[in-house]
Parts: sequence; C-alpha cells; structure tokens
Amino acid sequence: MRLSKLFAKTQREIPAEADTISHRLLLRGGMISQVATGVYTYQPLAWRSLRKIEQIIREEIDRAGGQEVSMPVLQPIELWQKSGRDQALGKTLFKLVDRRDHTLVLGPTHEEVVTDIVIHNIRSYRDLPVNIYQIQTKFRDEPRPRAGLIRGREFAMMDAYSFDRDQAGLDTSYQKMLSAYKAILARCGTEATIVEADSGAIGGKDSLEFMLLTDSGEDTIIICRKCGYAANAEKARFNKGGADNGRPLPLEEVSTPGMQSIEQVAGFLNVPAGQTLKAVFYVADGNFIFVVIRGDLPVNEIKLKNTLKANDLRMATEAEVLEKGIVPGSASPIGIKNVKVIADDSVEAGTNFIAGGNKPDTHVKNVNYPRDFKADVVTDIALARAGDTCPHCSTPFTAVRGIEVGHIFKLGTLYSEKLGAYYTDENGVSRIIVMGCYGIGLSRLLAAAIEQHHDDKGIIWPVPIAPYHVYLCALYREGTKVDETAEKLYADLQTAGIEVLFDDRKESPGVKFNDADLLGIPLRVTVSARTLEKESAEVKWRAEKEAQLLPLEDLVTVLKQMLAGKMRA
RNA sequence: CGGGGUGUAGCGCAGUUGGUUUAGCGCGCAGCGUUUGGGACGCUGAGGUCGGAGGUUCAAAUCCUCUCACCCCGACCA
Repeated sequence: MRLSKLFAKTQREIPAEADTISHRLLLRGGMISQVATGVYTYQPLAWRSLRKIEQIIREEIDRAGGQEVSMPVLQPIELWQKSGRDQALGKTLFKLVDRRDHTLVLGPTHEEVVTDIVIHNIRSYRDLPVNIYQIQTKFRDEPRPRAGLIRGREFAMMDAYSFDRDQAGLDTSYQKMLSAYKAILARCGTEATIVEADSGAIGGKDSLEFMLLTDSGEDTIIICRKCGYAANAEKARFNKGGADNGRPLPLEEVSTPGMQSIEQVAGFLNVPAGQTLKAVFYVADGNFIFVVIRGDLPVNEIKLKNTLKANDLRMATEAEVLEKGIVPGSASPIGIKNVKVIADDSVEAGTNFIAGGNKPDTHVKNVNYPRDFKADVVTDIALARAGDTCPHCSTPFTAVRGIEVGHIFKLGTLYSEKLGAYYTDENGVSRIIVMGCYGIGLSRLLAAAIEQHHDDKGIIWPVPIAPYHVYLCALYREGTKVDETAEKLYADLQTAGIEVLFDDRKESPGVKFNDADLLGIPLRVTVSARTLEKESAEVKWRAEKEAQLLPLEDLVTVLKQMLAGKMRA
C-alpha cells in the first residue's frame, strides 16, 4: 500500500477529547474515527490489525475444537424474557421496535440465542460435546463508554459456547478454552494475567478473566506475589484476621457526643477501627438493606449484590435511612426490626465490638455476634485492598490496574434450565446440558495491545498484529536513483509476499520518520541518497534504537527472515 | 443516572464587559517556486449557517431560556 493513497491522515496535534494512550494514538494515526459516543469507524490500518487478531483467534479456537457460526445480531425480546436477563441487563440492552410493534434486541451477547439453537440441534449424548463460536459486532448501551476502543457501545467480540453432558465434560471444555486463550494472547504479543473473577450479568459459578496490566486499566487486580493468587478486586478473598477482644463482656452504653464516623468513634474511645462495627445502608431492587461489617473494612458492592441476587444496588439516601427509624452516625443492628440485615463474616470472627447505640451521641460497647443481634445472612462481603493478606499464604497483596480483554465462564445449567436444553443419554434418560461460555473483546484487545506497546513517539505494534510489516521510507532527492530504487524494492517486497506500507509522499524526512514512529510498523526500511552510495538501505526495528545498513542485494530475503523470527511470540 | 466540563474551518485554539470583524491565529489542505536524514521556507489561495431552536436588542459568537452533542469522574462490562 502506498501511504500517499492510504485512506487515513496522521495528525500532529493530540486530539483534545482523548486522554488514554491507545485512544490518542489510534486517532492521531488516522486509524479510527468517532461517529458517536462509543461508536467508531475502523480505518484501513486498524481494520487490518483487527482482522489479524480475528484470524489468530479463529485459528486457536478451531484448534481447540470450536466450530464457527454466525448468529443474528437481531434477537427477539422473548428470548431475553425467558432467561430473565431483560431485567438483569436493563438499560444496557439496545432495543428497537419493528413495523409490527414487536420489540427486538441488538445482541450484547448470545447465551440465549445459542441455547435456543442448541435445543433445536442437539438431541442425543452422541451430539455432545460441542463448542460453537462466532466473531461479531456486539451492542451494549453502556452507562459510560470511555477511552476509545476500550469501552465502546458497539464492539467486536469473539463469543464461544461449550455444551457438555456433565460437569466433568465442562471442566475439560473449559480447560481447552483456557489454553486457547493463553495461546491467543501470547500470539497477539500481549502479556496477560489470569485472575479469578465475578461472573456478573453472565452468571455461573467459576470464571476467569484475562487482564492486560496497564495503568489505564479500569479494573483493580489483587495479586499475591508469593503464591501467585490473583483476583479481580471485586472477587478477591483475603484474610480478615480475627478481632478477638477477650471473652464476651456485658453490653455497655457509652456517650459519644458528636462522634459519627468510624474514625471519630474509634479515636474518641481510643480503640482501633477494627474493633468497631460499621453500618452501611443500601437499596437493592427497591428493598432496604442494612449491612454490618467490621469498621476497618470497606463493603464490596459486587459481593453484596451477588449475595442479594439483586439486579440493581445503590446506597440508600439519608431520607430512606431516617424513614426506617435509623439514627445515622449511631446506627445499630441491635434490635433492628423489619429490615434485612446482611453481615460480613468479620463480625463473627471477633468479640466485644463497638457499635451504634441507635440514639444520637450514643454507642454500645461489647457487642458480640450472635449474642446481641441477628443477621439474615452472614457471608463475605468485604473488599480486598493492597496490603490485605493472601488467603493461601498470608503474604500482603499488591494491587495493580488491568484491562479485561477476555473472560471465561463455567455457566453450568443456568441457561439450560431457563430455556430447556436437554439431551437423551445412553439409557434413554433425559438430562440437562451443561454449558460454558467464553468471550474475547477484539477491539478492546487491539487498544490494550497499544497500551502495552508504545513509546512517546507512537505505537510499537507486535509483529503478528501489525497492520503492515515493513514501512518503506523513500527520501527523495533530485538527480538520484532513490525513486526507482524504492519503486523496485516496493515491487519486490510485494512479490515476496511481505506486507509493506510504502511512504512515497513528497515530504521531508522529519515528517516521514515521525509518521513511521507514530504508525508503529515493526520494520522501517529507508532508501536515500546516503544509503544508495553504499548500495544499501537502512533497516531499523521500531522497537529498537539502532539501525543497520544492509545491502540492497538480497535485502528482501533478509527482511523476510528477520520478520519470520518475530511472527511467533 | 449523579457530579464536573466543552461546543467557533479537517485538527488545536483565541475572540465572549453586545457594535471598529467582512469572525481571527497556528497546523493541515490547494497552486507556484526554493528545499530534502528527525514534524523546512516564501508567495498566493480555498475553507465557517460561531452545536441547534426560541427570545431580548437599533445591533448577538458574545446576554436570557430551552435543547442537542461530546469529554472527564462514579455505579456497569469483552
């Protein structure tokens, strides 16, 4: 491709509305353009990279036994009503009404559709296991799209679904996909960290996320450097430690004038925050929830939401709290009535806590669970942070940021039950199908790869997903053979099957070199009056500082060898 | 949805106490000439319903009302 003809224009100025690296570089390189919030056109360079990622994924999923299909983007709302996810997804579902007044959904994912198809195609144990996948545009009306391709409302995704006879079969399918995912991310030149994750609106029990670590990531990941335990903060387990403050003593009211927050109360009574109990109030799907947790721990709203099986969870307003007869600042679970109480398990791992007195300026000492109050549920609803310790080896955690590029789930029989997916076994008995599902965000992966591979000049594409492999840079000068030499090299490279972007523009060297750096093509080959004096061309890896002069003779062969060495990670 | 912010040429911005403006500047773009190893220079030129609607006024990019779009921070996810 000749750069002079490429449908893209590089920009010198940093686009004002972008402040994430990948977003900036994609815009500056003329690789994407925005059409609406979270909606982008992929221009030729980005599209080529995306197609390469797609091909890598296709090869690896095929190798893992997947069969590619194409399911519809348009889906009848009824399927979503059957699974109940029209409620769970809520406003995230893009809906539209057809001419018959029938509501359709733009597919955000395909568990419902795929299960429905399987019901019509799988009848016998002989048909199992099966794994089907597609690579397609997905639509989600995200509350807040951001950072260009990292979170769009329309994005490219590979979604795969496995169907097995039983849990053991699912385990096998899941492991195959886990391996395939590792291979895909490695081949794309990215370094992924696999973490335990919450399954969110997809549902199911076990799930793992593939994170590309970068500061611009949206997720917080908790990592144990010693034993390797890694989890999304919203899922992470940790040692809360006990709060043994001696044998349970009798309750005792204390005056705490003006003391409301945990810090104030703990400071006033001269005890650590971990010896207090914190009350936090939420509204889950319209129901008021009283949450009790040890004073030094934050509530993990994801864990809480899962415990409650709620679609919608938010903090209660002060008015809602007062309406329940609760005294903010001195709220107590003791004697609370007609309110659902959820307690973190830290409250039963300690004694003689200080809790609210449920009247102004008053707290109560020596509160013990379950002697003094009852919770409807006692479970883990605490948020892990850096410095908390690993549940496996007690080493303090490190917290890092990451972008979730892939997620695999053991769905089990969640959808099979709701939609009715059964097969007949060897004995003629009808049994439920066990499912798994697996997603990779291709457009996000593209952006995340840039987050991992760039410098202050621009992108540094990993060779396997680079839009082109060679950036042929001709520095023209009157009275030299630069023009004809570059043209011949361009032709020879193409003949040899090397993907080459030819900078044939009549621009100054500075412009060309800067654009070459910005666009990040792995190998830069420069032909100039200077190099021709030595019958050679200058060859430089984008990722490296030093360039080398190589003879024009058999240059194509040499370049081919150089690239071959980098095609596999 | 809550909070913050921005809309003036393809991009980055100035102008906003209403009137000296025919709305400017830099980059980019077009033409001509000189240049050519890290974003060259000169000359000439094209390009704008100042996000939209309504209002106030002799007069609106500028003031008022409404509205739309976009960005950032939070709850959501590949």
